[in-house]
Amino acid sequence: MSSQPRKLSELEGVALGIIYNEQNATAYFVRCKLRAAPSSHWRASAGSVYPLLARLEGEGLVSSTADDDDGRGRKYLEITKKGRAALRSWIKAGVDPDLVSATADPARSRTFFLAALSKKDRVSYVENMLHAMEKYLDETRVHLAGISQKDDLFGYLGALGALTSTEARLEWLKHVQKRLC
Amino acid sequence: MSSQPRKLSELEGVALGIIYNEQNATAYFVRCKLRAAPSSHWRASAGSVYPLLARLEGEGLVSSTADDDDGRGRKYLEITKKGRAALRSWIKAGVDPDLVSATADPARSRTFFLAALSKKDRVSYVENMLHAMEKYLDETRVHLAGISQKDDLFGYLGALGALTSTEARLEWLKHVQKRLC
DNA sequence: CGATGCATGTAAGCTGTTACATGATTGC
DNA sequence: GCAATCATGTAACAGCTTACATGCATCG
Repeated sequence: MSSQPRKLSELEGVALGIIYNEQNATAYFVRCKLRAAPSSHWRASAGSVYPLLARLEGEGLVSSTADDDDGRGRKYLEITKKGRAALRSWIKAGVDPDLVSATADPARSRTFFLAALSKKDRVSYVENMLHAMEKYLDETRVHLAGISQKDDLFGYLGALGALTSTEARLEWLKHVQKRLC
Repeated sequence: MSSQPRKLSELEGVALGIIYNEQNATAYFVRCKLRAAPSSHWRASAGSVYPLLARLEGEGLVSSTADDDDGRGRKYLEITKKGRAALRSWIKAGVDPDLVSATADPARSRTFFLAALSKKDRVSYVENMLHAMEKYLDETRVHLAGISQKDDLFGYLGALGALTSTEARLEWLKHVQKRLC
């Protein structure tokens, strides 16, 4: 009976996963990766990432080696055996009903209250939203095009998920637009 | 030059919208509505909703009338003119690029790190996820069927957005499943 | 040689959560 | 009459944010 490891938060899980995917990542690298990810809602601020990684290291999920010759004081992170086990648990815990249903969408939330806007404002709100989404969609497509299906299948599939999800939102919003007339 | 009202948080905006949609709602009603909404990731705990509504009332966005005859101490909430203006600003602020891109999906996040699982575990993880999503999809369909397109167009459109978004996620996950073989 | 980017970290605050506490009402 | 639900609220804490602080490296 090994004692169950603590449940990781979403950000912790993703950070650990990034360290798993990239050997010898630095904390800074993890931050950039988090921010660059398509449709990530995280700011991945220094104030969250550094304490988080220190915590993971304190719990033995990550080990770090400092390069003394490096003036910038870079520390290279590596996932430990215990860390890999924690990552696997975190992935499997995603099937929890709470997490399956949880896709908060600010555009959708606002739709419920469109009655509060004048007809004119409603129409231009939806138009603006469509433009913003289309722009974001383009970025997502560019991002996806840069990933090799052979070399990084899971990275590709994840990015593909972001794309299809955004496409679906766009189609839905176009339907909303039609209904406003 | 009217002084700009404070930016509302997502939960504040939705709560205010619920009070807008339903005249004479109680705080308890707002909580239930928040929890019942399809694909809402909010727990809408007492610890968040009551202080939040008190704050909105303190700022004059909501007014309340207590029924003295009511033993339960119910307080009926109503949106004020100032509140309606704040609601409109909140809706329009949704076009912000940050909010357009922000659709966090725990299922998608985990996909990036599926390499950490054994082949067998990968397959059963995706299968479990598919089952959980299909179950959730059924619930969403039932929910949508109970809304009248005539009487509550925006409620219908919002719920439809939740449905189509979930359907897209499901299709994507089926694609992931195919790619695992 | 100055701006930008790399790299680490801390302090304070916001927004939400869980867990608790209290009491009235309704349905069986 | 007792359980479940209605209804309000508080205290403590979790998790992430913004804003700040520091210093090295690289490029034009």
